[in-house]
Amino acid sequence: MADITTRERIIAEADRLIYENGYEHTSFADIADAVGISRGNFYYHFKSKDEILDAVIGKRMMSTEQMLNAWAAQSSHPAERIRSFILMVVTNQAKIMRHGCPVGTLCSELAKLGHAAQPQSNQLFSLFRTWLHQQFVLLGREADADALAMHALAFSQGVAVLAHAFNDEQFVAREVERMCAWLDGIVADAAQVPAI
Amino acid sequence: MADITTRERIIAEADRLIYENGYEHTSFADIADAVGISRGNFYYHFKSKDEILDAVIGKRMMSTEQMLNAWAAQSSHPAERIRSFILMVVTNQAKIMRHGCPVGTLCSELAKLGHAAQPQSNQLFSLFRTWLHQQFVLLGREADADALAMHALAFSQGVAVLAHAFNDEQFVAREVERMCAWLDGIVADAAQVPAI
DNA sequence: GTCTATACCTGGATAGAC
DNA sequence: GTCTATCCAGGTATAGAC
Repeated sequence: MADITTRERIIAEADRLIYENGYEHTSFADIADAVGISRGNFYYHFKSKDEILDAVIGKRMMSTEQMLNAWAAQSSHPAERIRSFILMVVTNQAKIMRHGCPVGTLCSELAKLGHAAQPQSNQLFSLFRTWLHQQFVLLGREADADALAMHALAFSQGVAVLAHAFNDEQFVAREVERMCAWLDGIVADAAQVPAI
Repeated sequence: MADITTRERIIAEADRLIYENGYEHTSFADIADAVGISRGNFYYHFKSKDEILDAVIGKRMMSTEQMLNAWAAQSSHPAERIRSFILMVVTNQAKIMRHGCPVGTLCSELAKLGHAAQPQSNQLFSLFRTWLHQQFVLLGREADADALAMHALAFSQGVAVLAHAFNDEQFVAREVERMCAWLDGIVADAAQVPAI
């Protein structure tokens, strides 16, 4: 009811702080201060730190699905949809250079912590993986659609880690160009298949 | 003199624990227990947690330089040396799948923490970057040697992040094969240049 | 050089008043 | 629903005996 607002504000601030500073490095006090509530009030909405993490991952799952659906709606051409994914590292360049990829850095941190929510955070990767898989199938690459999807994911993660470390805009631009050329090659192959 | 042993054992255990569990998640107690000394004794060797981190990064810098020198010594062909780098994700596959890339995960974590040692950890990346740069120059690619070096680094980081998240051996093998083919293409280009 | 003991702080979590 | 007060565990760091 009325408390949805506060709960959602907590999730939004926790989402931001976890992205910017890491999960372990984000304390209840940090989140409470950001929202503007007391530490005690916090526990009315979330009983533990793990519960906030679950809520944040859930929110990210929702927004990721919305983004993927929007990409699919914007274009009926699977190659254009995949290009939207590739261009994401440019679209979010400023944030990536500051804080890395929100998915990659969270998964890496939770893995190091041996955190129970690790499989859930990996689901964020899987969301992209299966979506990319579908697009490559539509391009006529049923046989290796998953391998191509993983390659595209690896591209995004490699670029994100190094952009984060070196703060190099031109590097990102070069890698995106290279990746788009790779995609063009796959589209050209797909166009030839019916002719064989 | 005699205390070198204890100091080095501390660094070695800290190195391992920071890699396995992350810097922030590794406490003095963890390291002291692993070494088999008391917490108090710890401070005889290192005055702060930052000092251990510096020592660990220093040790990693040394061992990385030794590895790069060994690769250069093993083969006089720059393409073979670069191949040694590409194959590193297979050589260290088991550890990477468990804990990710030691360089990438440390740099990402220190960046999130806003830690003062961030530039030093990035130097680990730079060590690979400049070494790869040199090898590509030897292949006759002075013009874009750094771009190629960064591409090779991005490959290794992308593979490491996803191998860590998904624990997929075949994915690593596929990406390594793809990367070796890419390298072969560069070598073939280099062979053609004198003929033009 | 190594130990025990301890001071001090931060962070997660709870109790109970309003 | 929100607050203050408080407890407790764990982590950094120091003091001082051996």
